[in-house]
Amino acid sequence: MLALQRATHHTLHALSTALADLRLTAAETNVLANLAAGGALNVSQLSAETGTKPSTLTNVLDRLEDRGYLSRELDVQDRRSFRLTLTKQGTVIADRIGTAITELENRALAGLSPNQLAGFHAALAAFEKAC
Amino acid sequence: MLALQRATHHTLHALSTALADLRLTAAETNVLANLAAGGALNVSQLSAETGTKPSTLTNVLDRLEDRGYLSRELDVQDRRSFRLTLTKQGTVIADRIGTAITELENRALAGLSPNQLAGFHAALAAFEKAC
DNA sequence: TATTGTTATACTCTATAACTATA
DNA sequence: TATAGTTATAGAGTATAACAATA
Repeated sequence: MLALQRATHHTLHALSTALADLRLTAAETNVLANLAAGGALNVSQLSAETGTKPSTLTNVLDRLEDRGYLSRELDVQDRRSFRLTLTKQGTVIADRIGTAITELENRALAGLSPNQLAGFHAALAAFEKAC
Repeated sequence: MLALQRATHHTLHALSTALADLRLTAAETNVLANLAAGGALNVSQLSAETGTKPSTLTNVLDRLEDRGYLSRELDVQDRRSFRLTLTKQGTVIADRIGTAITELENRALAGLSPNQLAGFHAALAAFEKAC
């Protein structure tokens, strides 16, 4: 578990360095990456994906909305909630994030066998399931 | 990488729940766990282990010292730095943390084969090396 | 001169409780 | 009544730059 935390810390630093010109915090980057990967989520779903409380997300979403990267669109099915959708500009940024993540992953994991990778994914899934 | 972050979030929540009565933050827990695992480190070494800056650690170490869990002992070899050593009380707490971590790991990873576990460790090491 | 660690500062992350609007 | 999300609040995490003490 300590190694897991350490690896996460390191990847966040590396990602932040690779994307320094975007001037995004780790939480902002994480939100954009999750929206790019998961489509138009609402706040609850994003909260579950990122492991943070809705109230924590409010400020992050405010900043991303102010910068024109996403919009809160009232969900016509349930008018208590919003669909969080990336703007054109936000999609461009999110794509850069996705590319940077993929490059980091490829570079870091290049030397591993398919078997080792499968074990890695299985362990992550096991932690998510058990915790 | 998103899954890695998510797994870390989940494990931190689970650990915090298991140790709720200790009233420690994640950073405090992490410091105690690293000192228990690594012996008497100095601030620079702890900074490297935890992935945080020395200035970030100052407040965490202050709180842990105030609570009687660790002491800063002047390093006679290099009087600019401290050896961070757990007190008796701190060792007891750190042992509980270590036990809780081991239990969580055992529970989460119980279903995995030695091969899968090996792949997991290899991937973590690869991320630390590349990032 | 360089390094270790702290202090001062500013901003972000985080959660809880209270609240509004909707279901 | 219950749920989605925000607001208000308070505390903790985070880094940078300036600093003191030591190497």
